[in-house]
Amino acid sequence: MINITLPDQSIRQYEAGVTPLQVAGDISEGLARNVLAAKVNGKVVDAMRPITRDSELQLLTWSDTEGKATMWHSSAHLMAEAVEQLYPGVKFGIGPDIEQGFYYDIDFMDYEISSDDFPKIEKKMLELAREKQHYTRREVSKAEAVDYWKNKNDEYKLELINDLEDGEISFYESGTFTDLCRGPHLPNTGFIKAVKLTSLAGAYWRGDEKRKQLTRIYGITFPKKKELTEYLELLEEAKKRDHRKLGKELELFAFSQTVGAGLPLWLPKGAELRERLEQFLKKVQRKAGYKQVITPHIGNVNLYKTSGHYQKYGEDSFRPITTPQEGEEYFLKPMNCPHHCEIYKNSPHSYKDLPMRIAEFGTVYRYEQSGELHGLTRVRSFTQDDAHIFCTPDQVKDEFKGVMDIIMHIFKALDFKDFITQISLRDPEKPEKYIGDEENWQKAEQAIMEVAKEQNLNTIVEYGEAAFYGPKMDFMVRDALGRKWQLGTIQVDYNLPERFELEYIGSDNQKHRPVMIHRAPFGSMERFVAVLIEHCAGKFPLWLTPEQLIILPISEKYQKYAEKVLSFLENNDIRAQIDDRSEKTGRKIRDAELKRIPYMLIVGEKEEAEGTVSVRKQGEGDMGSLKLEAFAKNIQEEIDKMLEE
RNA sequence: GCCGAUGUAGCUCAGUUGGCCAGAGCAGCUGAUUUGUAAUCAGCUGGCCGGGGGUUCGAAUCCCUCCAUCGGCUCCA
Repeated sequence: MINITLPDQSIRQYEAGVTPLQVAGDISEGLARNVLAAKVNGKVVDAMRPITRDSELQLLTWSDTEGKATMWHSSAHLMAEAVEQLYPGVKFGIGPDIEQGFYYDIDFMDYEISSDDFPKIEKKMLELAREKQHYTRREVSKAEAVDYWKNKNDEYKLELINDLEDGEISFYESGTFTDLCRGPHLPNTGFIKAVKLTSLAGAYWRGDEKRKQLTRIYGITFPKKKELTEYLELLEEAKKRDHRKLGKELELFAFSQTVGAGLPLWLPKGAELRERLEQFLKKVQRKAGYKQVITPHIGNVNLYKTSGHYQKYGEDSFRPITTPQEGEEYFLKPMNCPHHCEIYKNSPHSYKDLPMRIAEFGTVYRYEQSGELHGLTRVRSFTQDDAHIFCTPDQVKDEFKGVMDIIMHIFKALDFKDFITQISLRDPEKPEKYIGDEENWQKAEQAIMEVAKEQNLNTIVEYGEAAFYGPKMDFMVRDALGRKWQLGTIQVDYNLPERFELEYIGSDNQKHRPVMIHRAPFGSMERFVAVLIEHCAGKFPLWLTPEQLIILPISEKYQKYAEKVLSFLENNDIRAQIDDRSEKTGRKIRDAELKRIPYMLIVGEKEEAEGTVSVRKQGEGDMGSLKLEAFAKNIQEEIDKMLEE
């Protein structure tokens, strides 16, 4: 007999070899019907896998992340089975579950395939699902595994097997499909009740663009039809928040084929909003001891040879600009740091001057491959809220902390709560990818880790994600569709000071190398505004929004009073307009609601007589009437509260 | 750059198997209306059907090519 401990700490006794599914059946029949997989001593396994010793058991259902993952992983197999039956002879790469569903990379050989074929595959999948095919696990020897896939002529699976050890190889069979797979899987395909193939894409084998491109089919499945419908509705909702759609609707920015792909045009309202963000940050930075600088948009090729960027990226940049007579080469600046290094070099520095913090809203130009452009989040011309801090090695930690404070302040003012903090360190296996010496790298990496720990931030550490000149800490947020984008960044750099031979005189009257910290709390104005739009669904915080309120006179009889209200508000630094069209009030309200103007002030006979305004809040409706002065005061207080430190 | 999809008025979309001067709603303009918490009415303007090339008596519809956009892959100083 063995003891099975359930999550509520209750203990049940069974014969050795009992399966999680049997335990579930003992608890309730309904539970047994919903068990997708099980966690035994912390490891996710098949619900049919026998338990042989005393164990802690957690039954996994659709409401568990691992339950969903198991469902989707099994769905990948189901799709592969359907595809193999419809397209005999295709070869399979990998087919994992992902955050939302699953995919399978398939070499379709000579078959032509497009998303038009999805309905056919989906139908086949549902057909096979209804057969309630069992997922059967089988341990195989390496020789047997190699044999099987050689027979099938599948070089991809053979390559995967090659990296595995004999004795740790297992097959999963379901229906006519056999896959090299660690598992776990559903008890049978019957759990899959709704199927949607979502997209088709090329994906390089093992992520290597030099290797063959396989066809990746993405899909998602559900245990109930209704859940699929809900998922699709949710997707539709998310699309409504898309910054590309809202940017157009709210007249914030635009693109023109004639100007060029990835070159955003900021429209008046967008420019105003961006300007306000910039002023906000400038003010914070002024308090934190930053000085603003301005540098040109191009730089001599020698600048980038000195910085090292030329050798690393010269070929992948916009082509150089040359002067007509002398043939000198200039590059559009892809970053601001080299220019700022030259500013540092403009005068000698004492340790007493440090840290020196110089900031610039610097517009940079980077050649991004055409397929990578994406709304405002990935563009070829963008403005970084850049600054560089030159300091002594002892000051690194404090400066790093100071930058973190700024970033946290900004996130608070804009109500960003769900962000991910990522620390990017070297790939220890590829030291040739980085410039700079070992000792400096270690120092930098350590400083970042320590500050993150002291700030009590929840961080993830990624090896191999560091910039080539130094380790960094990035702040990422998700867009409406769940894609991750990097916003703020702090990067320690021991390399550029070396390359530019930056110096300061220490208290010992000797020359020393300063440390450089690159930082951009927003990251870029373009990407930040994009993510901000999606986070607030176009309803910007009151302090930031281009039009804070609109005055709606009931008829032109009240135009004069409306103008009086307007000038009063303008005198109180409130951004307002009058809708003086000869439209009905209902129409004016509707238009203002759609433009997401936070407040509507309706003025008519009663308001004029009493010196009040009838207040309507966007999305919330009628708030009753208020004395004009009282309303203005309320607005001011609301804004102050958002910006307090 | 690669794989797949898409591209019709400022915006959202119709345009049947290639066939009469390419349609609608919204926006815009003109006029009427003077309006009380999410769409007042009428008229008008507006399109080289993404660009170029081809097939055809005839192309928005078919083919080629380029460009842009969308979803991925790779990339992201």
